[in-house]
Amino acid sequence: MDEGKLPQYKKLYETLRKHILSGVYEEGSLLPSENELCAVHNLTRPTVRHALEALVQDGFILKKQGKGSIVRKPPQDIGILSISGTSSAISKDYLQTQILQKPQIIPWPDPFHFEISDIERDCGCVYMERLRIVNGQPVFYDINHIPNLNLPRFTSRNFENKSLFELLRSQYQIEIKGGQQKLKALKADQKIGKILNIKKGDPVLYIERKLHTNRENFNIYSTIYFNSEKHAIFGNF
Amino acid sequence: MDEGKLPQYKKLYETLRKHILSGVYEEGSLLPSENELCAVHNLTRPTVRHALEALVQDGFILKKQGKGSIVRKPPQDIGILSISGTSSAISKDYLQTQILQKPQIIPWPDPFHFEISDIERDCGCVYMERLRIVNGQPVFYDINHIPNLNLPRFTSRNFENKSLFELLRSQYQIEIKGGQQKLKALKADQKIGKILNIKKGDPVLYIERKLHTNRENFNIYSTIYFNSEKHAIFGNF
DNA sequence: TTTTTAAACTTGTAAATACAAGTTAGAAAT
DNA sequence: ATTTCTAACTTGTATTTACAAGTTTAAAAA
Repeated sequence: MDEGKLPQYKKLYETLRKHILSGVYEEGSLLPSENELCAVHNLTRPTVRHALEALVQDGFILKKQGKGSIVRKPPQDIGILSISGTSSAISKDYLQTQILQKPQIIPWPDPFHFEISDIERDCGCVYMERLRIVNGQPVFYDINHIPNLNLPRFTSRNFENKSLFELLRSQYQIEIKGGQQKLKALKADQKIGKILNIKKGDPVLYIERKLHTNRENFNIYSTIYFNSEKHAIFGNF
Repeated sequence: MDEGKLPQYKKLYETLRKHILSGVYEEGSLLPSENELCAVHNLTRPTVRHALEALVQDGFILKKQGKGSIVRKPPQDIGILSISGTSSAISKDYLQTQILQKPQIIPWPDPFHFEISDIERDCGCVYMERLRIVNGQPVFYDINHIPNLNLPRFTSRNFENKSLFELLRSQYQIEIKGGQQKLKALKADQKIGKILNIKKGDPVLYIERKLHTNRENFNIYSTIYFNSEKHAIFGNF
C-alpha cells in the first residue's frame, strides 16, 4: 500500500511539512533527531536526510551541526508575496479577496509580455483577476494567466479565501520551483487609480512575474499593481 | 595538500562553478555525467551528486533524469538584483558605479529599520553609498550597512567595478544564504530626486532588505532607491 | 525504408556503514 | 560550589553497492 508511489523521502517530507504547518512541532523547537526519524519511519539516514534537506530548502527548518533541526515559522513565501502593513501587522480578519474576473478559459493574449512555449499557446489559458482589500482599502490587484493544461474543474473552484498557490499544490500537485520577475514604480493611470482607490499619478508598485513549476510547460504569469500608500510588499527568499 | 580543508563536494562545486562562469561549459550544453565526474575527480557518486545538488540550488545547472546536467546562463541573482532596460539589454560598457560614500566604520544608526543582534551592534558597522549609472542616467541608489566583523582591509578595497557580493564571496568566503525584503513605490523627495535626476514627486521603487549569510550574526542591510523611468529591476529566484 | 526492439547510457532512490565535527549534560576533579 | 573534562548525544562528510526509471542510440525486424 504505502499510499501512492511517492518516494520515501518525499513521503517523510510531506508528513513533517504537515506536522510543522499544523503546529505539532512549534516554532523554535527541535524536530526529532535524524536517528529517531530513522527508527520511527524505518528508513536509513541518507533517506531521512534527503527529506530534511528539502525542508531546509523550502524554509521549514534550519539545521545546526551538533544541535538538531530547528523549526521555523512556516509561511516562507517564494520571492515576493505577502502584504504587510507599514506599522502594524494585519490580522487575517481584515484581509478580503475580491474576484474581479472569475477564472475563464481564453486564448493567450498576443502579444504577451512573457515568452511562452508552443505547448502552452496551443492549450489556451485560464484568466482571472483578483483584488485584495485590507481594512477596506484596496492594495493588491493581480492579473493571472495560467496554461489550461490538465486542470479538471479548475474554473469552477472557489478562490475567495484560499491561496491560488495552495490550491494548485493541494489539488493538482503543482509546486512553484522558481521564477523571474520585473519590478517598476509607475504612476497610476485612470483605470488602476480607480481600482486601487488612489489618485491618478500616485505611485504604484508594478510587478510582472513568471513562476515556473514542477510541471514542464506549466508556468504561472502574473501582473501585479500594488498600492503602497499604507502597506508594503514583504518577501522572504 | 588538497588546497584548504574544504570538504570534497564543495571543492568540486567550486571547480564546476568556476568552469561554468568562465565558459568552459557553455549554456545549454551538458556537464560530464556523474560517473565521469567520479572517475575524473576520484570521488563516489553520492559525493558528486552533493556538489551537483548545490549547483542546482544556486541555479547553475538543471538536471534531467536520463539526460544529464544542463548548464544554465550563470548570473542567477538572489532575490532581486540586476537592472534591465525596458526595451533593450544593457551592455556592460554603459554601466558605471559611483561611490557616493566610501566605506567607513560608524556606529549603527539608532533607531535602525531592521532588528540587529547584540553582537552586530557591539562591533559597529561599515557604511557605504553607491550610485549605478546606465547610459549616463542614474538609476540605482543603494545605502548599505554591513557589520564590522572580521573584515580586514575592507574599507580600503576598491568597489568601483566589482560587485560587493562578489568581493565578500571571493575575499572573505561570505555567501548570501537568503533574506527578507520590503518593497514600496514612493514619490521621490527633494534629495532622492536630485540623486536620481528625476522630478520631485516622480515614482521611485524603494527596497529595504536584510540579507543573511553563511556567517552567523553577519547580515547585510541595504536600502535601495530605484529610478524605474527607463529601466526595471529584474530578478531570478 | 520504416518501425520496433534492445542495449547502453543517463539521473533518481535507497540501503548499510564509518568516521569527523559540533553541542550538551553529567561525572570527576579542584 | 565551581570548574574541568569526558561521554553521549547531535549533524556533516564520505564510501560502497544496488536497483529503478527516463533517454538515446543502434541493431534487428518488418
